[in-house]
Amino acid sequence: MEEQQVGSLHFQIDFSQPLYEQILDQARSAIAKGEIALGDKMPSVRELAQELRMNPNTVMRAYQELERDGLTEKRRGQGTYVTSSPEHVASFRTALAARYIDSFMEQMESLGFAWEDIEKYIHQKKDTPLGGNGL
Amino acid sequence: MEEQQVGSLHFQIDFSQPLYEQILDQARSAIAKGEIALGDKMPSVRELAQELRMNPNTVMRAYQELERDGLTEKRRGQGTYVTSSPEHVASFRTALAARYIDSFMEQMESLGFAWEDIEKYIHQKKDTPLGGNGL
DNA sequence: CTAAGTGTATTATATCACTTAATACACCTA
DNA sequence: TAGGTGTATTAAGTGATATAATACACTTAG
Repeated sequence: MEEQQVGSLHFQIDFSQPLYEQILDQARSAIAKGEIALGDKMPSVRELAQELRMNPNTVMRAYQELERDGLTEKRRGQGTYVTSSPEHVASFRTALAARYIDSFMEQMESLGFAWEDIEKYIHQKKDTPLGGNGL
Repeated sequence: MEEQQVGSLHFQIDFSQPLYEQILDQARSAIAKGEIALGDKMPSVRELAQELRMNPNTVMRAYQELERDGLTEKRRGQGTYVTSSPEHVASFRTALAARYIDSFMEQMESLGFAWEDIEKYIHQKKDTPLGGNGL
């Protein structure tokens, strides 16, 4: 469980998932939550690689995906910057949330839970950490 | 996208995930939903491997996890059987659902969504396939 | 112009998870 | 005894992941 602060970004790396995926997820999260401001400069590929003690190619892979997501823009010779478009961030956020929801619903339905069961579950969860049975 | 019916079990195998994981998920689902009855005999390791055209070791791996889940019982020389205990199935179902929910909530919170946002999302989703924005 | 810092590309290598293959053993039942 | 069970072992191949070393094109600061 590695903890690292790089500029305004915070990373927590372990070996449960591919490294590039963890960078990707945590950078996405930071941008979506506004922990790093629109238009801000991201750490350079080499700097982040050095701080996280991994290969530049691994960081590159995460950064390329961030750009495909529309969350960052790259300027040759200058660096990688968080997009200045709030719309890009917003649309990415809702799109990813929709994916998460769909995937989650599939999982729950594969266990025989219906929409109403899930709603109840989620509603209960606010108070009690776990309980109920459903179906 | 491979479709296979083996006894009362239905399998749909592709290459997006490890094969043993797909067998595991779909067998879990069938048991949790009661598509295969309590106490019923599962296909033998060799039979399922032949039907799905994969290695017996791969099927074995899925079957071993099913037993650890408490969903099946193995009888040496006889075969693999769905547990006769409704309680085992029920407790597995709620435990797995809880894991799904926790994981889902973590994902959503990483995007900056709060409990209420998710509730709204889920509630809306019943009518409209997608929409809203939140935060 | 030069030097240093950017993103990017290439080639080679290593490791690990997953999968297959072949074979053998212990157990149960008809 | 024969054939079907689960199980274990050993070997091999493939692909994703990650590292290492190196080179190139671009931009900016000096």
